Parts: sequence; C-alpha cells; structure tokens
Amino acid sequence: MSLTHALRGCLAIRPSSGYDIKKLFDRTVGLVWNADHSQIYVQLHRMEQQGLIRKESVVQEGKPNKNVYTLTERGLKELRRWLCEPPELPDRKDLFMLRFFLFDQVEDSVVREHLIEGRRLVRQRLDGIEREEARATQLLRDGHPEKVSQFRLRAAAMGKYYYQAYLQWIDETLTMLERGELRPST
Amino acid sequence: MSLTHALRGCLAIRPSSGYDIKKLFDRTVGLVWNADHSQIYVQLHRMEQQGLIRKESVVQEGKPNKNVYTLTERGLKELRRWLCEPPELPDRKDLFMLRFFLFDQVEDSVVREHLIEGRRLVRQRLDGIEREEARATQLLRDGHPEKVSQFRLRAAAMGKYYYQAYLQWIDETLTMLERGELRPST
DNA sequence: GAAGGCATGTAATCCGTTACATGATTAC
DNA sequence: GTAATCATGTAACGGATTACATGCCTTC
Repeated sequence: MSLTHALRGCLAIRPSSGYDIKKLFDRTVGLVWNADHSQIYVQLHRMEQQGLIRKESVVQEGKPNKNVYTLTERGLKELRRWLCEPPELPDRKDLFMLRFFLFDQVEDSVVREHLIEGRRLVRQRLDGIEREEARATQLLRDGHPEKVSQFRLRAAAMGKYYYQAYLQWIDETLTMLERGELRPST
Repeated sequence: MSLTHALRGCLAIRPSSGYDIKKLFDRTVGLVWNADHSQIYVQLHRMEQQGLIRKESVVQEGKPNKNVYTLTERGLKELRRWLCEPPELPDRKDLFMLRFFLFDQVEDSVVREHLIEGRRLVRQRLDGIEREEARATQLLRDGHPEKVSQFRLRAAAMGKYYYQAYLQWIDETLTMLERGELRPST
C-alpha cells in the first residue's frame, strides 16, 4: 500500500507520532499524497505488528501522552526497496477538470463562477507551497541545512509548476469564455 | 460518487454501451478521471435501477450484442445539478513524486534512472493527448464541428500544460542532479 | 492455431472517507 | 463558557483494483 510507504518515509526523516505525521502531511507530504488521521493510526498499528516500526510511549506534561514511532532496520530496508522500483505516472482524478470537461451542459455564468472560484483555490495552494519554501529558506539562512532536503524542496517546486500551469490555464480559459470562443458559432 | 457523474457525462455526449464508455475513458475522459470496466458495468446497472439511465439491447452481426444506455430526463437533471456545485481542487496522489520526495534515502543512480524513465512515460502521455487534438482538428477541417466540444478540447489542453510542466521539471532536476546540487555540500 | 478485439459480467479484497468517541488544556 | 489544539482511536460504508470467467469473430 502506498500510504505505508509514505509513512515509512516520514519516519525515516525523524521519529514521530501519528499526530506529528498528520501535521507533516498537511504541510508538505500531502502535496503529493494525502491521508486522514484515522487511516494513519490504523496503518501505524499494522506496521508495528509487522515489525517495520517500533513504538515508544512518551509522557508529556500539560498534554496527552503520545506514541512516538521509529523505523526499524526492516522498515528502512522495505522503504529503500520500494524507492528503487520502477516509476509509474499517476492516474489523475481531478473533479475540477471532470466538471469542466462536461460543461457543454451548463450556462456560461456557471462556467465563469467555477473558474473564478477555482482560481481562488489554486492561489491558496500556491500560497501554502510558498510558505513552506520560505520556511526552508529561513532554515538555510539560520544555518540548519541538515534540516532541509533538496529533494523535498524540489518536489515542492513541482507543486508550484503544477498550480502555476493551472492558473495560466484558468486565465486563458476565462478570456476565451468572454470572447465566446468556447461555444459553437452557428 | 464521482464515477457516476463521469458516466452520466459520457451518456450526455451520446448513448453508449459500457464498452464504448471504457474506450472513451481510455482516450479522453481518463485524462481527468479514470475507471476500470468492472466498475463501469456495476455503476451502469445501479443507475439503471435508479431510473437515471435506460438500457436498450442492440443486436449486432458478427459481434456480441451490446447494451446501449441513454440518459433519462432525471439523469440529465442530476448531471446538471452536480455540474453547478462549487468546485473542489483534487488531492494529488502522485507516486512518482512521493518517491522523489523521499529520495534522500537512495543513490544518485537510482534517482537518475527514475527521472529518465519518468520522462519517457510523460512523453507517452503527451503523445496521446496530441493524437486526440489532431483527431479533433481533423473533424473540424472535415466540417463536423458539432462533434468537437471546445470544453473537452480545453480540458485536454490542461493535460498538455500539466505534462509539459512535468517534462520541464524533470529536465531541470536532472541537470541539478548532475551538478550535485541535490545533496548537502558538507 | 494464436492473438487480439468485441462485449459483459461477478467476487474478493483492500483502501479511503466519514462519522463517532473521548478528554485534557489553553486562549479569548 | 466556548473554541481550538493536542492526542488517539473504532466502526461503517462505499469505492477501486484485481482476478476470475466466458465466448464469438477476425486477422496473421
């Protein structure tokens, strides 16, 4: 399962609790692979039973205790094995575009609102990525280069390219819509 | 469920069998929403029972019979209702990038092969999109503009932007890799 | 005679999403 | 007092993937 690979990857960066991992997903990994906390906890349990990760309970003051998981040797091996497998491209599952694909069926005004709201959502994602980039730059400036992975930064760059392409497409499409170029001229 | 929306969308273009729809998915719709034939048949049955589509058995010579489905009034209404709902951006699930995200863990040679094979796969997808674009252009030239949806063409254009961004990212990343810019200099 | 296209289905399994559930602490 | 953050889980349902299953016709 892919989620377990992502989880092992997170634990290879540093030992973490399920809660920590969920936050990491929301901020960074989720850009390429998202998951809910429920699924994360289930898979952490499973991997522990399989001996791929190890649990340690950490008592905290003023906060609930947490279970910090660490990759075992076997877990690391499994991660590396998977990383060396041949690449596959993603099947896209894009509701935004699926709707657009079928927009012959609705009026221009609906299309227009869809695009404008889409632009807002895309900008939000771009903002999130840029915040993360700024964090990384700050860490580099502060002399903590070991905390910054160029690979992870580079993956974030792809997110940026993707959403920038999306923005450009939306703007072009809005122009075409206004010019009536999306409807048959007959 | 999203697949049922995609199916209704296909039937709005023209009445089709499950087999026809699968082919349409492979050629065009799959760019934004893919599905296996098993799931398609299951959902067609379900929608028929719900009165959203209607089945007609068509006897063919030299080929097996096929079940051609047509959207009912209710089905079309449901499609239009869904199309007017507010947009959501996709959660990306990208194994290619998930691996890359975790590539601190492997050697440069593995990264390099991954990128080169990825470039090949991306080119393949771009070729597929360009073939579809050429088909559409041909239909326009042959005087069948009613068969070409500008919306669907435009959605294909987004696929092109996406994979072109991917290509650019891969080439830049390969250059960085060769220059040793992805590993800490210490 | 083997491969591939046409055509439709069922079953098992797994995975993901959503909802439900709890409970302490801190900040407004 | 009420919302948010920290922290971990279970259960139900639904959807997706994969494998299994069949059978005719055409082309090489």
